[in-house]
Amino acid sequence: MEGLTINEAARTTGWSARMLRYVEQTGLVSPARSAAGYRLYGPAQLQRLRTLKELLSRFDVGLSDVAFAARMADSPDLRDSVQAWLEAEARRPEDVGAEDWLRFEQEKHEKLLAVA
Amino acid sequence: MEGLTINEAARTTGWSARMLRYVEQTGLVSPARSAAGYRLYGPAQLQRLRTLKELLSRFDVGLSDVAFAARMADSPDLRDSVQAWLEAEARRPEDVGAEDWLRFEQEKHEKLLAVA
DNA sequence: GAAACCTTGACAAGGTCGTGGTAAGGTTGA
DNA sequence: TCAACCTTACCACGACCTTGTCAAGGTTTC
Repeated sequence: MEGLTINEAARTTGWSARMLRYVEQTGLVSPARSAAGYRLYGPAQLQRLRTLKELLSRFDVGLSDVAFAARMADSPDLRDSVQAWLEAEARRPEDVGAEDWLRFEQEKHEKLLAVA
Repeated sequence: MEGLTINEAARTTGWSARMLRYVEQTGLVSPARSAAGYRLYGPAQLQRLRTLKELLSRFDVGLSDVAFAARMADSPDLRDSVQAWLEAEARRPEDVGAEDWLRFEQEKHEKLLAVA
């Protein structure tokens, strides 16, 4: 069997076996499977699990946050929409005048939603 | 009083007054305040509330997801770390050989965490 | 001054997140 | 074959998310 089984992987990564299954369920780290269905973690996965763990604790974010970031990363549609909404915040209405601002917002909005 | 009060804003945006207070609490849309402390929503905020509403329902994301995106947007440290973790997933170990891959991962990891 | 609004704070309740268990059953290896 | 492992499927629990409602009290406006 190529790779570590779930409890071995748990020991070397600091996650519990339970959480390894949960992490897989979120889609963030999915190990290969043996013929009988056993999870098999390779070196790359183990490293990803370790770095993931540090990422979470260093910034105090949740798995769901990283999962959302992943979702944005492979859905340009979602990523662009969120980014556009966020960027609109940066501009101040004073900079452009309320009317222009509103028109700008509305047009961008329509453009983005028109993709659907 | 310049701007709409909370129930007026609720009517024209489709949010409930309760949710408008909650949205403010997440930091995503913060209206100005009158001398007496009344929330006053201007045209820009009203538009942001409308687009936010559509963003959430179109992609079925939560306020907390957008709040996390906002957090990433103004913390380059967090954004880079998440992005780096996510990008590592794209590369396949096969492309570089397991050993190089592992070394690459570890170095990137150290580099990113060294910032702290 | 009274009706109609606003404020914050609390209680409530169903949903998801993060995590641990336990049970019933299949796999592996000496 | 038998111990030690693995699987999925559940129950449980506290914490947080999203919403609503209600109470106690200040503001605005006629």
